[in-house]
Amino acid sequence: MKTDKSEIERRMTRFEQVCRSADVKLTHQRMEIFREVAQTGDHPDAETVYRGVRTRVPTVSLDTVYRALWLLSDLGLITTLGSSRERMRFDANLSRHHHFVCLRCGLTRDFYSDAFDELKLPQSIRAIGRVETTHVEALGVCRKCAKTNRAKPTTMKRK
Amino acid sequence: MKTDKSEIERRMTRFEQVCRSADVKLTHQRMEIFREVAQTGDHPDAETVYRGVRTRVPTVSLDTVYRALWLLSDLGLITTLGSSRERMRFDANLSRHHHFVCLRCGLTRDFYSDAFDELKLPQSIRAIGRVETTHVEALGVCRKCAKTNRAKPTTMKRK
DNA sequence: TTAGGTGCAAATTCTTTGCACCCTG
DNA sequence: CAGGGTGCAAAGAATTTGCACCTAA
Repeated sequence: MKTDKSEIERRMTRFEQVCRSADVKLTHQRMEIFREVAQTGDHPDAETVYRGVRTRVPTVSLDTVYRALWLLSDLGLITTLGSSRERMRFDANLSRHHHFVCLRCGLTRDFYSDAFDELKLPQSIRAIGRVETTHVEALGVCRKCAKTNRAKPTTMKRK
Repeated sequence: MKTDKSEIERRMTRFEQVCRSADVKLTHQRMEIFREVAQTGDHPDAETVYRGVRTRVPTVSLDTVYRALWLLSDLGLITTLGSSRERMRFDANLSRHHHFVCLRCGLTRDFYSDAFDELKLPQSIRAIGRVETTHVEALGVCRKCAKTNRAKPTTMKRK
């Protein structure tokens, strides 16, 4: 699930722009942490980002990864997803998209749908609040899990 | 956000049926824990359920609440929601519904939409896996937060 | 230069587990 | 009365924080 080169470039450029305009320092660590998320489509958790970054910046620490990820999220450069019985995951895909989530293994993959994007919200929702964005979650069983185990989906074991 | 009486009754009845057919013991604790989730529309976390149950069963322990909630989830009697920067929350509303989530305070409210329920998934998703259910998440700012603070939504502080 | 960023280690918070006793079926 | 369920206390996992040093601007 690699993101293609030109898209990574685009994301890195935007990263630099946003950091500068927000007066946030462009450190080596932050750059590599963002790159790690930007370069994968796998919605990694903090630990996974940490492991990836460490191959390039061996001295980076896990708490720096956490601090950077939340900062990036505050800056709107990445989004978070934390459904299901799992740790928090991070996503650098900012284009309008939706998620397929495997109930057995937690695999999360992006998908796109014009029909979903154009959905009109019911009027009744205005009584609750003002909606900024909507996102569809499709829950099911991924190809791989469907092959390996035909049992009813049960709760995923933690860790 | 109280659920109406008849609906609670219905949920409690189903709870008893499912437990019996799954050979799961109907203990006082489990019953009150389920009732606590069934009776609110607030998608409480484990701690909140614990506090609520304790007023009726003062000796109940937090770990029993956790064990019961995951059990109920395994039995399909409740669902879990854990998006955003928060702890796991539980939901006894099993009818097809969607969620409005406030980006500032985390308030989560159910809403219904026939249009959403009838959505056709794109063919491309079949390459990823078999979808069992879809659920729309509408992210925005709730009435209360819109009133108290007009600043741009930022990441919620934990706790 | 200097305020913000980092690494380290320790602290928190949320959740799970081992074990002895208890209660439902 | 048997085996699952519970409470307690302690462990574990994920995430955050205090502090002294470091570095981008």
